[in-house]
Amino acid sequence: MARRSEHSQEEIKQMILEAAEDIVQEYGFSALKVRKIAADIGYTVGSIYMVFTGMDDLIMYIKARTWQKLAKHIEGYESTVERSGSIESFALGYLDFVVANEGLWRMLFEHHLPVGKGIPEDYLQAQATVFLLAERQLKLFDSQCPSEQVHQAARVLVNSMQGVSMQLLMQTLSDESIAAAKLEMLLLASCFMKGWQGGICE
Amino acid sequence: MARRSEHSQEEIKQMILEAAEDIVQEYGFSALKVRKIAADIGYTVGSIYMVFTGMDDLIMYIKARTWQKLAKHIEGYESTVERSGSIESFALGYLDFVVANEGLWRMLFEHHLPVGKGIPEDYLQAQATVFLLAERQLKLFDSQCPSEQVHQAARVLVNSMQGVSMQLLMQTLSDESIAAAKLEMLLLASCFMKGWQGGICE
DNA sequence: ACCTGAACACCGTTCAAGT
DNA sequence: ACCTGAACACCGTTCAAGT
Repeated sequence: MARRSEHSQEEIKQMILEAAEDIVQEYGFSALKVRKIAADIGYTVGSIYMVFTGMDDLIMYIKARTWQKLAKHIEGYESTVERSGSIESFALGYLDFVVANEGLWRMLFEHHLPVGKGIPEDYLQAQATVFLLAERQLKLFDSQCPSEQVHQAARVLVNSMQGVSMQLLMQTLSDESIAAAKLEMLLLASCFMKGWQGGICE
Repeated sequence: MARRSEHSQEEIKQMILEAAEDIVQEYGFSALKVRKIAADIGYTVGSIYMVFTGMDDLIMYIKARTWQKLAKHIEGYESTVERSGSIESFALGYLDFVVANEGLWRMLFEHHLPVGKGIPEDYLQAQATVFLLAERQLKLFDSQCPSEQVHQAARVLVNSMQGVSMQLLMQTLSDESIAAAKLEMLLLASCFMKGWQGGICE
């Protein structure tokens, strides 16, 4: 057969990424199989190895995209809320993304590269975007705090939010569990900020 | 062949659990294969299905054991440290376990049951032990705070520690990254506690 | 009754062969 | 040059057959 140039390599790459993301979102990371992706885009397995070196390569692409989407979502969410620029709106924007993109967000932590394989620079940069967003907002609260300390606080805060979000997804999602998680995120944000302002940075 | 009763069913079960835990610790969850376990204990694959219904069943057993070990580790760690009973010692005890049991701890979050399958009661109870430990210590700080609020704060705090620990394991472990994580755990504990005492519970 | 191991339906990856 | 699809070495699970 070998249908020639019906799609460019770049088009095929995008088709694979979108098909894979759909599978992860609908059936979870464990359902992401190369044969399923191939069937969904109307190509055979071999064609996927034309544009990706393997499943890990493909997955790292998707994970980088997910961090980017998360950063955009938080930025967009904050503009729709009254207390814009607050850590509370950051926390709720984060949680909102997690609920709406459960499969993709989970995959950020369910998957990891075999030991020894270096993490791609693009991936690390996409992840850093989210941390920088939190850092920027922390700066608004304490503009004279050393930037190294703000950096550390932002890391801790975002990672804490990740822990609270993870626990939410450990049970089956429901309106009640989501509402409870919102309160937990707000409690985390308010306690941490109150304690942080209260003298860590002198 | 069919070697008869060389080990009791219960002995085989323990041998499987220990072999599986060794594999997870040494090579990670992704290296946990039923054929590898069977080879390690000197039986064939079929024998594993005599004592476990399948891999998910075996994994949930190990995960429950890991939560129990974590609770014991935190309790033991606190007795070796001067500021016993503090949230800081809880945080450092938690982190100490994560570093020493990277593979097993990771599996708590890397693995999850297929949707629809209910989580075993034994597992939930083992997990709850760790949360109760934190709850007990929070009570020492604010004995008149409503128990429902203490419960929520303990959930948030432990989940936050999980988030910070997870981020540590996303990079290759080193003395520097572990030292940085310790500071992050302490910053989380101190900020959260300061903020929590500062008026959430009135 | 206890345990084996071949068989089954999968999986990611490779690569000679077709157009 | 682009793409196929059979082949390979795996995987979890089952179950008829042996002792």
